[in-house]
Amino acid sequence: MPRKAVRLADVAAAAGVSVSTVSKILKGDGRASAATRARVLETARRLDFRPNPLAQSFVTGRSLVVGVLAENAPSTFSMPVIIGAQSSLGRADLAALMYDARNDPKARTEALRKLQARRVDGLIVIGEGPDIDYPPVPADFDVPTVYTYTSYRDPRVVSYTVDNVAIGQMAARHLIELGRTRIAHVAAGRSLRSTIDRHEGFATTLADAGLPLVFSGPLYGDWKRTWGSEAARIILGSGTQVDAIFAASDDIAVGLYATLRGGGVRIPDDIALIGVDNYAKVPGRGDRFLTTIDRRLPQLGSSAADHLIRLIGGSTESGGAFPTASELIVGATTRPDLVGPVEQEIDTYLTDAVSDADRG
Amino acid sequence: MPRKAVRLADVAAAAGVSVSTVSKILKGDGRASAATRARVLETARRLDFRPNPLAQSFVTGRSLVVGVLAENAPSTFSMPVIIGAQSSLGRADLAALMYDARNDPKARTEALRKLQARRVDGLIVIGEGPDIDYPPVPADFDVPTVYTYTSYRDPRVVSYTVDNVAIGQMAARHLIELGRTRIAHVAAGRSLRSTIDRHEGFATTLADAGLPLVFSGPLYGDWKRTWGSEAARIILGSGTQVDAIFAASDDIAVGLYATLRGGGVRIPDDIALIGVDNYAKVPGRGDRFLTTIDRRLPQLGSSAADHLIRLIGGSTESGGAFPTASELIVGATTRPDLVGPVEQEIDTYLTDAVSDADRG
DNA sequence: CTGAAAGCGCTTACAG
DNA sequence: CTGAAAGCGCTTACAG
Repeated sequence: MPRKAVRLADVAAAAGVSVSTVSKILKGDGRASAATRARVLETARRLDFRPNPLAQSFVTGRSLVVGVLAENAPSTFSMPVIIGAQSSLGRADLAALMYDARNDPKARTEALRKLQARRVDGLIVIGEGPDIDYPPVPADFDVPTVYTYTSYRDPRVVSYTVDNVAIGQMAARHLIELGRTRIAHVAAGRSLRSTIDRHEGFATTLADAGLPLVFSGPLYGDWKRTWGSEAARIILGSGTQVDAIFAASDDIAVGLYATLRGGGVRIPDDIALIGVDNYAKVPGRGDRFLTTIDRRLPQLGSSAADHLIRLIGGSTESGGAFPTASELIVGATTRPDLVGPVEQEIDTYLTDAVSDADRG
Repeated sequence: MPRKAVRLADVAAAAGVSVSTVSKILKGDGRASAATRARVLETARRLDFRPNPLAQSFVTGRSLVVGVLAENAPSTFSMPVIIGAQSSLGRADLAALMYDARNDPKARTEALRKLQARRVDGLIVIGEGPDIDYPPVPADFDVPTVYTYTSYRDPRVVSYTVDNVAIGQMAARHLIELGRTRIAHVAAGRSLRSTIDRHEGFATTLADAGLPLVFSGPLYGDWKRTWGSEAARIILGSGTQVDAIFAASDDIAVGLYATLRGGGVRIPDDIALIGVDNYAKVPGRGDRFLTTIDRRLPQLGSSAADHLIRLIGGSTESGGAFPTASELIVGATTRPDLVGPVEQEIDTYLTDAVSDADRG
């Protein structure tokens, strides 16, 4: 590699033309004779010219940096969203300046001030899912902004979120397709947005299939494995016949699994189980033994980033003109669900797995 | 916020001095009368002047962007390292331009070319742990570089890695302190660097305590839960008395747990178990029920980034002058282990947990 | 079709 | 102690 960076002026001198001519030709500006164009292009290639992005940013005002404002960066579910977003940004040669608000309003404000001063070209706000609220970015932060993994459903903002209604639907469809008819829903907190949405999709799909919801409603608890165990005892103790359970998390599903098995229930022969999170996904490890729904959080983040990249690119897309989710996600079961300029993605797929061979 | 950004020239005009005087005063350059200094500072504050970083980067040549070259960004163990690094970078107002090599040599080369062209101020290379090798960045990539979570032990590069010897020591000490005397090691692959290092620390600590290693060596397998189950059957079938097991991963530990329990063994009463990974760390979920060693991967990444930040800052530290690990990590059990300019961190802590209340 | 020139907003010798 | 001036490497009207 050349010790000293070659500049536009070097190319111009070598090609025997002016700097402005080289500049125009290199950025594809039409008006140039074929001969000049060829010579300049050839010279630039020969000298391995790479325009200095620092100079370009300075003159164009585009920093090639995007702000990433995370509410809680190191959390298990934020990380994949951030990594997904950043992978997309890298593909577009955009750097990410990340600040972690750590649920601190002052840190959030300070981060926005810094991002503004830094002249970021855009902003991605990454929340902590649909169940945790906090104020949106002030309107006077006048930079293209996309929210993801937040609780926002405001049609005035672009927001990519997990489609929890669809998760409920997928879970129901899966269990129905297995031929189950006595299906229960072991949910997390009763008032959580995610619980409400998932149950809406779940209950509607069951109703459409003419199936009852066992216990005529979800069993409400929390996200933990211990709640799964408790729910199993409730189900076993109720004497109610159940042949399938939709669990709100894989942890709950594991608790259900252990306690039901302890109670003599065969999984999935007697009771089929489906969870959410696809939590054990270390390659070559985990050897998943329960069916689960993956929220595809990296894809969520990358979809949000791709959208922002289009906005930065001067795209004027808005409202219903947004690309549908099925255009954004490859190789996944998707369902576009467009509400005004808010885009919800299903961002989920079923991971079917074998039943546990461990008869310990 | 002002519609139009205020420039150095605006401050100069308002304060009645020259642009160069403002520039010098604002960056703390000494020679200035107290009166001028006060007036300029006050004016800058009043106008809320923020220097245009695009202009600054252009003239100084410092891009305020750091390259992040990840070997496999979305993998479970890479993500926390990347997020940790990026949090540190953000604290230093440095953006991260991340490329994901996806184990593709050509992608790696291309990423380096782009980072070079982008004039990044530094580079962080994030690997896939000590067990996977690939070539280092070519020497002609003349930018401060720090490696982390890679297999490098080359004293010519700065490399932050998990200290697996220390992990073995911690596991042994923990089990010894519990009063256990018949201690086994259920390891992953025999030839893995991590296995070898952990066993070195483990066996040495046992020997120092005058304790034998049951089976006179590790039981070798893989990282999976199923291997844990198989190992449990081996242990139970051997008739050998065992009262504690060091498992190479939490997945293995879970397999051991399930199968030992199935065999009538009480955990931890009869056999104490310790794993590695602290895998179930979703806040409020997981309700961890096994003792584990956390590798503190976010701290690993942030330590690497902090080191790079110092290098970029023009620090001339090198060789033994590097700060020790205990200076870098707060609130953790650390052990500085300095080998030339290579710095290894222990980056681990014990998470003691209650035994499982789930008697399912 | 091509080039001279201004300008982006700073920093940094250099002169006074 | 302070300021005039050059310069960083591009882009972009504008003129020819």
